[in-house]
Amino acid sequence: MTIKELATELNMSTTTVSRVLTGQEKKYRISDKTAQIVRDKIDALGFAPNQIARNLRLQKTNTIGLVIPDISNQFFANLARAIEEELRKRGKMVLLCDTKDSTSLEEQSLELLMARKVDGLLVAPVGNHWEHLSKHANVPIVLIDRHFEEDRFPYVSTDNYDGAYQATNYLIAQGHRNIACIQGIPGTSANHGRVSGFKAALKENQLIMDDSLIVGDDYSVENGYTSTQSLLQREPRPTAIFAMNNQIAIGVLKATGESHVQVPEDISLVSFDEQTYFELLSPPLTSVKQPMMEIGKKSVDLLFQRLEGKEVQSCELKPELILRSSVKSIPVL
Amino acid sequence: MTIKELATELNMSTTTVSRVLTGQEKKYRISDKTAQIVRDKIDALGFAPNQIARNLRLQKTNTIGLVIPDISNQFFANLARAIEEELRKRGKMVLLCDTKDSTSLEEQSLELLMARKVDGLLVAPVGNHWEHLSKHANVPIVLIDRHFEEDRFPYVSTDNYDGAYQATNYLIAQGHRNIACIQGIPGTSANHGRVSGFKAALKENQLIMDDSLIVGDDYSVENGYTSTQSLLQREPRPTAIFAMNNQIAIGVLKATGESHVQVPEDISLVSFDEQTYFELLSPPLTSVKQPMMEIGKKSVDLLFQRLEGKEVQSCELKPELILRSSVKSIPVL
DNA sequence: TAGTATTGCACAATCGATTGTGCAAAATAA
DNA sequence: TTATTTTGCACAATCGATTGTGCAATACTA
Repeated sequence: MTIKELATELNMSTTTVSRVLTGQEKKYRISDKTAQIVRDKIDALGFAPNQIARNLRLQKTNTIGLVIPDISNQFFANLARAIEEELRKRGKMVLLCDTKDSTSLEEQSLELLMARKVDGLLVAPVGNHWEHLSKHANVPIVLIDRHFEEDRFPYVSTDNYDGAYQATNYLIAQGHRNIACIQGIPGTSANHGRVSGFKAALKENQLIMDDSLIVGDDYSVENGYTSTQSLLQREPRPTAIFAMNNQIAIGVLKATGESHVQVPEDISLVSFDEQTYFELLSPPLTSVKQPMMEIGKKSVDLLFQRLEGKEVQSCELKPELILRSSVKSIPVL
Repeated sequence: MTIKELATELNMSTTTVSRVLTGQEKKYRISDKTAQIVRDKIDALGFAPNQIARNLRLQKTNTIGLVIPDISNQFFANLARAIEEELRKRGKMVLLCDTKDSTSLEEQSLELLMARKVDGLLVAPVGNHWEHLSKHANVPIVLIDRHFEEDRFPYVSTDNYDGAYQATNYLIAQGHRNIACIQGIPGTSANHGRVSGFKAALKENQLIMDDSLIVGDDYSVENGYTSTQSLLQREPRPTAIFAMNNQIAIGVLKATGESHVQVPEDISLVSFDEQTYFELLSPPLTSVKQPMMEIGKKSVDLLFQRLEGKEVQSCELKPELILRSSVKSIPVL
């Protein structure tokens, strides 16, 4: 069913039908009577205009491209949910692209989305490349979770610095003085923020910063596992480990388990990235919870402001330290 | 940049450009020389045709609607990932709708997707309603995970019967005779299959089927929790619990933990729905793993066959029993 | 060389909506 | 009653691609 057919049935022009359909009846002086006839017919038939044709004509698709590295990762899944909900409320739909942590798939995704004339892009970029993003400067882009030094694009993320700062301070308050940190990918914004927060907390407490206690090089279970193995060899052994994401924390648990090192009795653990199952582990893990729903909402918010042509301010949202039982309180000597 | 502009620059008609662009140069006898000129220009400019206009003209969007109850649920997130990957390989993109387990949001989603002229729909329906699905019979629909008695739509799901059958047989083989089952939503296809498989295994082993050992009424943690509390009161107490999904299993663990009942020493547990963190729990949970990737692929497969106008056969994929340490082997009296 | 076949490309309609503008008919004013 | 304004709606162009058809120019045949 098209507007044209509908108009023929009603003995009207498509113009009139279209104007009622888009609520422009007043503006174009369609009489109430005529408008009502059209509305009745529309309701009776459950008619909905072809969005493709509208999109072409209006040069606008009411569609947003969502580009994320891994939808099966709980963090991004939650984000996607928040974003989809928020966008739907505002009359937009989501074209989803999972880039599988591959920059080339990310580039391809952007091309595809642009050819489909999305109105805007929400991107959680892989790695440190932004050049391919700049190619698509003709639509608003808001970055999620990660950003670039150059600050070319507005972004929304957790305040990683603050999260790490909170967690480290907590460890120190519990009496820990010899704290190791297993980091993610060096050079990425999130990791940099977290490590900086970690260092800052140590410094503020007048603790010596031993750079050799910052180990690891990516966000994998493997990294957590091997890094922990070597940390456990150190003399003196660190009394606590701060894992910079959930995968690393899992690796830590694997390694400690195999070495018969008890958490938290023998070594304490805090993880960045809250996961629902953390409370089910033994011990339940103390962790830094990123405000995923808020990040989702806020990023949509910024995107809409950009769509309206406004300039926007990037924003970092405060994480929350979830206290459980993976940290032992030790007496300060 | 449009085809028209490109054609003007090249001093050709849009027709010619379009035909090269769509690889129809042979069919319409565009000379190799001309075709090459066009291709060179396209590469040089990185030109991509406006998909909206193509969609309108071709009456085809190369877009599939993916409608799922909850993308933050790991099961659906994995599914979404497999589906997105498979569809992308085949040149389609995904419009994502999260229905938040609400039938009305599901209906709305379908309307929105239809207005956008998706080529097909992949739906994991909420509840037992299919009437609103039938309204959209003009595009191919493939159901995922759940289906309806009436079998109006092709579907792909786990062989729930078989999964429950395997798990129950395993429990019996380990010496359990008094096995309780905490079910999900009665009347839904998945739950029905699982409970049937459970019963069948008991029957085949000549065990008495005590219907009061089948308890619970939805897929929530709460249900697992309260159901377990009352099961623990029973005399004699069941030696094993079969939780019909992961949330229920979590509820079981909560209840046993609070009652100081040890798993598996005091009571054994098997869960339907493998989760990555199950191996990290203590004890690591034995569970029935649904072949999510395969379900994703297969559903796309069926959808494509439907798109080609073929009739298709619904299909149930075999799950796998993952053995861990939440089941105790008990001597048969 | 005239006649036919083939090659190479362009014209213009079409997909289904939106919208600036124009033109009768009705309403109001003079 | 005539002139002017207002009301109510339709015509036709437009968005950017695709495609059936037509028509020169060139190649081939007799």
